[in-house]
Amino acid sequence: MAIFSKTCEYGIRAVFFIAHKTANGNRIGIKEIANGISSPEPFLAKILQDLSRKGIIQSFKGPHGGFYLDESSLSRPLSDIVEAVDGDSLFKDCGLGLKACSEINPCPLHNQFKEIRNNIYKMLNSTTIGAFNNELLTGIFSLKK
Amino acid sequence: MAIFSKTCEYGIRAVFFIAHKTANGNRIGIKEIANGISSPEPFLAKILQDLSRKGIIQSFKGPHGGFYLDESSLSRPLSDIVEAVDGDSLFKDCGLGLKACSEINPCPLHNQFKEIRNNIYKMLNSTTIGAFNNELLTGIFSLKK
DNA sequence: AGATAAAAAGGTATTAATATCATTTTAAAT
DNA sequence: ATTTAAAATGATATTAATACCTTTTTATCT
Ligand code: FES
Ligand code: FES
Repeated sequence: MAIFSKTCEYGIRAVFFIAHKTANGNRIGIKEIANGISSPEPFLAKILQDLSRKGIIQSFKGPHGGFYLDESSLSRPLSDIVEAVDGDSLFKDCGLGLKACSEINPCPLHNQFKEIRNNIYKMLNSTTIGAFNNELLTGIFSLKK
Repeated sequence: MAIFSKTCEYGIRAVFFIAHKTANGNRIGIKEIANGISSPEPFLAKILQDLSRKGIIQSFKGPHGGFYLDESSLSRPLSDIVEAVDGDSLFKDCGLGLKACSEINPCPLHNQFKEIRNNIYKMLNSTTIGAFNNELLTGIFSLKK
């Protein structure tokens, strides 16, 4: 099992891609995004639609339309995307699947999982969507394949 | 998304349960295990069958048969269960779903994920199946609901 | 040997995740 | 106004995860 769902993986990669491609105020179409992050286009369309409805990204219909990010979207933490797509179970649920994770009825790995979950959350919450725009432009980081 | 698949969650909980219930040399039946960890019995049967085939747990057919753990099984790390059930993708794969995680073609979160994956692996690899037998007997930890 | 109790094996059912397709709405350009 | 380019919507298809059921094999006990 991966940490995130496919939906979430594509979502994060797409948002990074949109961020660095529209930093200049342009918009970008679904085809170019799907191609840029090696994702199935119709599936990605659904994902971006959903992120747009939830206000994580912005979109504009019609000719010269496309997806983009406004200032406040660029400074959102990645944890917002994850919560919007996969929910908060990664940050809150018991790692061994107990109905509720709590100090009252803890599983044997409760303390260990608590720390791991916190690390994941801290990392995602302290990283913004726009954080890698420069590195993506210079090609240090990849979103493809 | 949870960290582990349901299969893996049930598997780990079941193995903990078997460990502390058979520390005295007894065997334990599928019904009692399923009940002890609140899992669907036929599904758990499949999982334990698989773990038994892979040598993670031991089983014995016929009357007074059941599942149990030998000495060497008790000292196995949890990472062995996870690898047997969910594979090693949690420890190796790119968090953003790139085909290969590598220093050559890293995703923007490569270094962050590397650390998180290492933490998870270290935790699972340094915890043995038998580690919580005492706490489970005294009821400090729970495997149910 | 026959009856019984247990896991193993194999097959089926259901549900959720992933992926695709066809149609509609929106806005711009002519 | 008409055409066109784009996302939004709604419907469908495929695949994988989860759950369940039936039959078979194995070992024990009488
Ligand atoms: S109870 Fe399992 S992680 Fe808290
Ligand atoms: S390339 Fe993404 S985690 Fe290494």
